[in-house]
Formats: sequence, structure tokens, C-alpha cells
Amino acid sequence: MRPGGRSARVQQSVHQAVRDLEAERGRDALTVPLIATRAGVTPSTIYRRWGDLRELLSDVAVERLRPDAAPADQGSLRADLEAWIEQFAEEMSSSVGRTYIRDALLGDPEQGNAARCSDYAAEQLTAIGVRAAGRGEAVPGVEALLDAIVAPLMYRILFRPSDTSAAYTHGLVAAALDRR
Amino acid sequence: MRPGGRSARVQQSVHQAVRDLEAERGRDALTVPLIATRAGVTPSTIYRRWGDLRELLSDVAVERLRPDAAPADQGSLRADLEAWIEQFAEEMSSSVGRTYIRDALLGDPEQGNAARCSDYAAEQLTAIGVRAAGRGEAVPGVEALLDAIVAPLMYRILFRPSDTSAAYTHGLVAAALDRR
DNA sequence: AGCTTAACGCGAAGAAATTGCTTTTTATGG
DNA sequence: CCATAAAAAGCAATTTCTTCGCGTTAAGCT
Repeated sequence: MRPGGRSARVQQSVHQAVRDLEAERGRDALTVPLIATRAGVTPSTIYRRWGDLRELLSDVAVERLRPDAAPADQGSLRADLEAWIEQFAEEMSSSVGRTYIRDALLGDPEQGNAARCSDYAAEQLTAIGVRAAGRGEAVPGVEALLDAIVAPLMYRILFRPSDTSAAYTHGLVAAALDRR
Repeated sequence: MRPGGRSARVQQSVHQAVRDLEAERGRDALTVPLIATRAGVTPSTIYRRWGDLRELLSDVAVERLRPDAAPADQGSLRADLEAWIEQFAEEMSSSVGRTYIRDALLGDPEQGNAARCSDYAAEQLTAIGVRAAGRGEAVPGVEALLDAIVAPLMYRILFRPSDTSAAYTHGLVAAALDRR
């Protein structure tokens, strides 16, 4: 592996080309030759590095799913969770959000990219949990929060076009915190 | 749409070809022309009917994910749920199971096939619930069961290569039933 | 039975994927 | 600091897949 120099430039310009073309022509119009041309690279370079279009899109999708800020402090564990999951739901259930999730899941035989998505959520929840513990609040484990809050939401988004409103997500938070 | 006659035969032979070739050469070796030849059909027929390989694989995957029997009666709601989710987890977390889930999810812009997967689980849970209600047991709603039992399991399978053992799934059942 | 038209077959044209070979460039060790 | 081994990218030819127009077949309907 060569992390720097030309390789880095190629990766960057290819990723940028994907983002640009996605915005310009829509995701379904993306092809490897098209991306390669825009990035100033030959198609074989992309095929050799990423394998196929799906894996490339998967990489780009994971980057876009990375949270850009720490979860906001609302003063209490419950409020922090409610605010975070509400925003999370909004992003993920949108048309683009769903597409990114699916892309991240698909082009990824080794499950690595999907795991990174879950790690992002876990990191955010951990930050919320640490802050709450600092306040002296009782905090469920991250696993429990993933199971009770993130998983039901993602299941709905992926499998069932159904309610993902704040009313619903807040209910998930309540169920997670009010458990015996 | 023409459900019968030649169309039905084509669909059947194409689906059969997918299953056969999948077993013979592995899923990654599948291509539209290969499937078409095996099915005794021209490639353009497949492209016209299914659009692309992903949608075809999605259709086949959903069929294979359809439960083949009603959930077994273990004498109580808790035991029924435990037995059902345990078997469900075993099937879904296997290598083939995960592949089918991903295929069903991916080749499906309209979300129809993914929804059918969820419907299968909902049907099974409903059957268990109706039986338990007949015994006079208190039964959570299907939505609650999906959120509390199915969703966490599927999230783990899709996003995090982690524990999906009976110990874990039975814990999900306990959490679902012991909720206030 | 006859009619309409959805669905399939065929073949050509165009686009994308794969691969061997060459060239460039990075990282390392003298 | 240069030499060198090897990784990564470029190039081009080949193979394979995809799309599309047009003719043919056969469901479904009256």
C-alpha cells in the first residue's frame, strides 16, 4: 500500500468526481468510465483499486455518513438522545440518506464499511453517555442503546417505509431509558 | 401484465437457472447472459423484464427468504418467540442468509422487496401473537416486537459482525416481554 | 374464433469490463 | 542523495455485457 503522493491524489480526484457527477447527473447515471474521465484517470485504475463501481460508491457513501460534529449538549441524557436520534433519523430517512446507507451496505463483501457506519453511531452514543455519566446520570451501555434506538430506526428505514418521525424516535428513547 | 402462460414459464425457468447457477458456480459468477442461456431465454428478455441483474437477484432472494412453515407451538408466548427468533437468527446470520438479505435490499429501488421481507417476519410474529392471545396471555403489538426483537438482530447482521447467539436473541425476547 | 397487444426472440450497435504490457512514481536502503 | 525494487497508474486490445429496433409469438378479451 502506498498512502501518499499520486495514489492519494487519484483517490481524492476520483471521490470528488463521484460527488460531482452524483450531484450533476444523478446517482443512476454513474459509470466507471464516466467517473474516470471526470477524474482524469483511466478506467482500469478504478477497476484495479476499487474492484467495481459498487465498492467505490460504498467508500464514498461511508465518508458522507461520517458525522461532522459531536452531539449537541441538551442538558440531560434523555434530551441528548432525543435530539441526536431525531437529527439522525432525518438524515438517514431522506432519499439521499437511504441511498448512502444502501450503497455503503452493498459494495462491501467484507462488511468493513457497514461496520464503520455502525461505529460512527456508537461513537456518538458513547460521547452522549460519557457526558451523562459526568452529570451523575445512570447510563445504559452502548450496545443497549444501539439495540433499542438505532436498530429499530434503521430497520424501518431499510425494510419498511413507515413512520420515522420524532414522535416515534422519542418513543424509542423512552423505551430504552425506562426499561427495568 | 400477463401472469400466465409463457411469461410464467419464463419467470420460473429464469428463477430456477439463478438457483442452479448460484449453487454450481457461486453467486459472484452470475451474469445475465449466463442465466439467460441456462434458462433457454435471450438476455434481452431478462433485461426487459427485470431491468438488471440486481433486481432479478432481489426477486429470487425474497422468495428464498419466505418462511416455509408456521412458527412452532412451544406452549407459551415467550417460548414461541425464543424458538422462532433463534431459528430466524441462525438462518439470517449465515453466509447465505446475509447474502440473500443484501440482495433483497439492494436490487430494489422501490423498497417493495425489502418490505416483503419485513412482512414475512410480521406474519410469523402475528401468528405467534394470535396463538398467545388465545391462551389468554398479554401480547405486545407486532410493531413493538419488530422493534425490540427483529430490528436489533437484523442491525447486527447487516452492520456489525457481532454476537447473534441464542443467548443474545433470548435476551431480546426478555427485554420485549418484560417492558413496563 | 378473431383481435389487440404484452411479452419474447433475434441481431446489430454501443458501452463497459477485463487483462497483458509499459511507464511512472513512491518508499526504502545503501 | 541517489539507486533500486515494487506498487500503482497509463495504454490499448479483447472480451463481455447492455441496449435497442424490429419482427414474431401467444395471452387475454369480447
